[in-house]
Amino acid sequence: MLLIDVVRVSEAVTRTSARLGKIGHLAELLGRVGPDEAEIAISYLSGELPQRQVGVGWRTLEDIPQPKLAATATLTAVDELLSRIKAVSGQGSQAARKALVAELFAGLTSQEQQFMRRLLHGELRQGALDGVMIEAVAKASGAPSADVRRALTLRGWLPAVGAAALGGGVEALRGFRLEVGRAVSPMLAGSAPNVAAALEKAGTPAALEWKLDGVRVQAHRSGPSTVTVFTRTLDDITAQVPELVEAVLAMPSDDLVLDGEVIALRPDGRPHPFQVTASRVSSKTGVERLREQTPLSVFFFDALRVDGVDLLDLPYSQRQEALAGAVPPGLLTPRLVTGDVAEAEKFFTDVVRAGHEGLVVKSLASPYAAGRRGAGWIKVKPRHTLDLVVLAAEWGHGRREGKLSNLHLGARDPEGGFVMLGKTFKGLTDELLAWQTERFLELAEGPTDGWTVTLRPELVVEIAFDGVQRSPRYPGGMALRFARVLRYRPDKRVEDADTVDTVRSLML
DNA sequence: TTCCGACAGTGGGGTCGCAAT
DNA sequence: ATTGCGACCCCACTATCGGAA
Repeated sequence: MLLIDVVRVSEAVTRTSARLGKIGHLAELLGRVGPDEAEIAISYLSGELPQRQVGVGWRTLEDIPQPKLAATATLTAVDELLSRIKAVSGQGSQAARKALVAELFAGLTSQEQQFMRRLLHGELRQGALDGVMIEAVAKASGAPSADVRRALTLRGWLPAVGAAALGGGVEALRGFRLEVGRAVSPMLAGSAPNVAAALEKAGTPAALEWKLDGVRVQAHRSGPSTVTVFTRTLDDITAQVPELVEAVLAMPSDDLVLDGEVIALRPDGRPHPFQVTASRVSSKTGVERLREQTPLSVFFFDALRVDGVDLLDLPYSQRQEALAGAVPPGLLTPRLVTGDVAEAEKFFTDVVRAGHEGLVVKSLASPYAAGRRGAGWIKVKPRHTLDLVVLAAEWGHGRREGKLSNLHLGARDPEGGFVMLGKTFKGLTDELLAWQTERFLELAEGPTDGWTVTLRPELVVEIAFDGVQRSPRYPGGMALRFARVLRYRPDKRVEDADTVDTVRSLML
């Protein structure tokens, strides 16, 4: 199959707003792709590369050759070239990589170049990713989408699942099994504004678990000496977390798949800032030395397999029993089962006081299902707010093209002026975007690089955020975590905005 | 007919590893 | 030694579609 066939379908999907229409276009193509190219087609049309990452980003794509006039590139040829690019990126010079990227793009028409550029950026923007592709695979193969979804949970990679479905239908999908050592797609959580709302969603009684601000881990043990650890995106981090490996090897069962969180704790048991945990987990060199300074702890909250028995389809309450039987009590995430709102709220207050992020409220009945945020797990975190001043704004992309979107936020400096604390684009409705674009252009003043519009600091905006973290980037040495707009405060003057001193006091 | 669950899009701060400067 | 890039940790929120109620 030619790349241009895939590109044309992608363009049709982009033009179609109805989801069923998108699914129709995708399924039509899946119906005519050969078995040897099915994985590539599914991968491209769900916005990812079979190679996952190839070491090519926006900078590398700034300078690419003139396009060809005739579309002759096959999927197989393009895929093969991308694999070579990845191989060179793994161990080789920039020049060699650049030459291969040039070779790839020189073989494409301008239409194909545009598609490949977006695909490499990870910004296909056709309104269809895994969720829509699952339905398309179901439609093209005749298998129920629940079977596609189920196989994806177990296999963790949709192109392989899709290719199997196209070749062998529902029987092939049901052949997928949990395999120790191969990552399972993790179950994700939705969110609720408070404990009472979360309980209502989950149904009572529900389990409340401490939400630790660390890194999600899936630990697989097969046999007496083999442990593999995966992240949420299914990357293998076994070598970076020896403490976890040792903890799992010390367990009596040698056939396990566990879900949990690693976190760096201080000697007094309170958590380090997230940055410390993230640094430890992503450091590959000097791990033995680092673990002495900053040891990692692990807390498990789910079991997908214990002693060779798959547990994914069991209700959460039964998986908990299996977990408690397999894992030492000290490695279990603190939890409370209750239907009482007051008791739940006290538990929430306790966990926040202990320095942790909040709670995850879980339905006792829900099976382990990948993706599907909000199905059975709901997170609750406390929310801070500040009144800050808009210092500048940046033009948006995609559906925000032509709108001033991303705000630069500043706190008032009592000495005079403002200190920037970060940016946000979250929480804005279309109406607010339109309003602020107009208003900002009135306030525009001073230098602009064509991208960022500097404003007279006159507008106060109420910002919600999760916490203040140390920042190597911003002048005050601090930045807001997960900042989002709640509302503008036309009733407040700039002199009423919060000061850097207030923000600094929140960092402790 | 209205409601609501699921999805995609739009970007945020921080850190590491690696190659080039 | 420093800088820039790519990848990946953590992530919140709104608009939209289409099935459920």
